Amino acid sequence: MVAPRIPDKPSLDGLDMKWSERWERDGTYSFDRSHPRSNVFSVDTPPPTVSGALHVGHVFSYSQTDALARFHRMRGKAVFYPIGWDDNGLATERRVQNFYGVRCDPGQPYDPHFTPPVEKSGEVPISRPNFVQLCYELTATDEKQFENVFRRLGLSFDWSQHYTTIDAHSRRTSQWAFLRMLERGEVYRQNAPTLWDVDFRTAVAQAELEDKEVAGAYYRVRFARADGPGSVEIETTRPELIPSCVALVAHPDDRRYKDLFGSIVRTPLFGVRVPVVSHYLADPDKGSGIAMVCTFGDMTDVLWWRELSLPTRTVLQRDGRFGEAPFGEPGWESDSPAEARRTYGELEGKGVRAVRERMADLLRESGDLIGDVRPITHPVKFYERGERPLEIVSSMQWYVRTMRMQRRLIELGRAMEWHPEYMRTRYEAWVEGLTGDWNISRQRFFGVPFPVWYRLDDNGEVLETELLTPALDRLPIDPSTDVPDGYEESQRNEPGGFAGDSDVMDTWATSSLTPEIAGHWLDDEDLFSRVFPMDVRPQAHEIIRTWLFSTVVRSEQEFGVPPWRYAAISGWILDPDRKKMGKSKGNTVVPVEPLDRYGTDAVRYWATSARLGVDTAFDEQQMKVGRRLAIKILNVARFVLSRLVGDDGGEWSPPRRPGVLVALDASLLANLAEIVEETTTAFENLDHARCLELVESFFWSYCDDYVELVKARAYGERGEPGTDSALFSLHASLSAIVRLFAPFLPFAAEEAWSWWHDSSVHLASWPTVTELGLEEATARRELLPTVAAVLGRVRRAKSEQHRSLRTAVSRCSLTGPRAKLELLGLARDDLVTSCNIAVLDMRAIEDADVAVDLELAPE
RNA sequence: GGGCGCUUAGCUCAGUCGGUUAGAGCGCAGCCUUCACACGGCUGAGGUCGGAGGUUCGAGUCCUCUAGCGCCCA
Repeated sequence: MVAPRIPDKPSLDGLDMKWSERWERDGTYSFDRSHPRSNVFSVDTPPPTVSGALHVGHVFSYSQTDALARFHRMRGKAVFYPIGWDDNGLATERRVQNFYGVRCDPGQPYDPHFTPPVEKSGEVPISRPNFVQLCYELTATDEKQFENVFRRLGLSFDWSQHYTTIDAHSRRTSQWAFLRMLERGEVYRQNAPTLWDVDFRTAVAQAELEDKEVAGAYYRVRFARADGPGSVEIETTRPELIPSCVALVAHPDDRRYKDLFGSIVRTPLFGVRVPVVSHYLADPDKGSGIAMVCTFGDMTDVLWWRELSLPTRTVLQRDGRFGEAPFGEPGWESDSPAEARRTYGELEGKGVRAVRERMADLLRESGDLIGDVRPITHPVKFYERGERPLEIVSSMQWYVRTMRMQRRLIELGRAMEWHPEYMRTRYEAWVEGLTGDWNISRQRFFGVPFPVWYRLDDNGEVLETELLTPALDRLPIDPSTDVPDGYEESQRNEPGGFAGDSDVMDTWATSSLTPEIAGHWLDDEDLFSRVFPMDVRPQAHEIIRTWLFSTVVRSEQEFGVPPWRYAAISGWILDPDRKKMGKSKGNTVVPVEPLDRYGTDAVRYWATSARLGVDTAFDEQQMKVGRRLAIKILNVARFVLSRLVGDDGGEWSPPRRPGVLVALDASLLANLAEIVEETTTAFENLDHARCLELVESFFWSYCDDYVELVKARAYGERGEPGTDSALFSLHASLSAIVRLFAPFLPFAAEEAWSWWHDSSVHLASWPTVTELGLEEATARRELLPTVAAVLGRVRRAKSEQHRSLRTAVSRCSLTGPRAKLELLGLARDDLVTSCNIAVLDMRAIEDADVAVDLELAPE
């Protein structure tokens, strides 16, 4: 065996580059697919959104999962640990818009010679193919940066399993899965009122909503009765929608309005006759207790419209501006059409805010605005990335039938193990709270297209029910450039021809398939059968309702099983003031900075000391501690190994177990065996933080107490056989300790390990109780802590007398119960030497704790 | 308004099945240049566990109520 190569001055500097390059070269983490499913540990890694810079939040949760993956690898599992980038979708589009100063305009012709503007000057409209091209280019650059950081972090991905959610393989998988849903009737297309972001001009799913508290106001507006004298006053926060009013509604039990049900009122300014109806959802305590129903002001309007079969009068367009409202024509009957048209003419083409202001003036002039406008703040629905409130428009959208799966989805959630357990509740609450099927259409550009075309009739109108789908082996396709079988490009958008579906899928409709994409469901059945269902899905809690939920939906549809055994839900990363760290808050920390300052292991130490599910503050102090720990490991390894080869180096073989171990050494190994058991259990329960805590605290007492106590024997100051025993125990313990730290501090562990091994510590086996061979030692586990306590007393005495720890002790008297003294007697020599005691006497006193009385040598 | 979580030392957090005197690290204070480690080590002082009530021989831990904070959903 090669003699240990120990540097004179161990250092952490440069370890990350040195070892990550080495691991890549050696294929240390490549997945060995020869193993059967039972011996594989597969991780459904979150593909991070590549829409800008990484921040330490990524480092945080990815380090935790990496520790778990490393543990299982050391336990002999073939670890399937792929990585992908989630680059498709709105986040990328927005980044491209801002980065290049362009805007996608599908009406623009493709420019094959297009280059993005050097000087940004507003938003240059460019064609869809040009825009998509820029998306590909920018994500490629961003992905390179992410990859560099992840590699430097030492995340043990198998980079050859890499994917992105927009690449051809993902598009093919996503489209394939969509066509299968279509075949089984799990998706349908419907023209329905849909939440709509007027800036992004796309539909938005329930999962992407965010309530924001915004300033608004109640306007009290009078509606005159049309079938007699009198009037009704309603309160609304959206007076601009009066032109689209289709009814007034109050609670059926509300005495104030009971007599009005069934009567007709006239909308102010526009003279449209609308009925007064009743519905239990009308809140008598809200405003005046009677509300106007518009098509559509909010989701309750949609519900009333549907349940009460009210007509539709759409005024708001998809760009957020007021469109045509042909008062006087069918559906827009008015008692004063000319006036209605004149009034509306002032509003048409304007945005919501402008119309609301003008409407207030008009109502005041006509005397229909009662009293003062009453300012309030109220929650309004926003798209989570959006800047203006969502509107509701009717449009054709694809929906996945999730509502009918509710019960089954709960069951699947219960078939999985959640860490922490209470996160299951969040999942169940979300599933139970679903109000509609999952809308997967997005009226966007950079995404996976719906792989369908529609036939056009002889007038060129779309025949919505006449779908044309591609043969599966043609996937992936883009219906805007590819042509359905049996047609020619010249028939595109022509009467009797075809038209491609112009929407793309919601990004979750693709990333819900990460197990299928990474596991190569479609093109590598053998691989897929070895990795699916996956063992663990690590992710943060805020995307339980999106990514986790949707992945369960897809797994149920295709396979009828949960996609994973474990859901490991990480906490958030908070800034030092305990505010959530996020790009929008402007308080993010770029990971490279702490990595440079404290070293990779130090940052990983901070990350892995946090338990699953616990939000954790960014804490440089913790990183300092991690750095110190990493250095300490190198130093103690250097000490132990230098004892093994002796001072002159030369030939070397690992120390053999002597026939009989010195009691203290056996005690150390017994304590270590206990730690090995407990850490193994902790990791099996996905509790990496508990494991780290156990190893770390063991390690500090190892260094402070055990190593100090056996130093003399290790230096051979008292000859054989105590030296053999010490060297064996030091080596066995060092070997185990380095391996126990390997999942957390992979660089320091690898560095130390490399001094006396040729292969990677990360492929070494996780320590076992058996290898420590503790048959005779279990009864003496208490010895080491008992001696350590005396050691501490001696140190305290020296410290209190302001003396060096090396100070000689002329006399040391130990008193205590006989049994304890006998125990201590087993380590008497080590104690005497390490404390530099001249005379040690022991006196038995029952019913008293061990006490230490010292007499120090004069200065 | 409903649900979930949190509240333990100055700070950040552990605390298993209810069981002796409630733990760790940081910070702080004191000491020590020691032959693995000054990018260090040793030692120490700090808390009655948010509040109230209950169950129990025994409660940080279980139950009820309550306050504050955070998140999710209306």
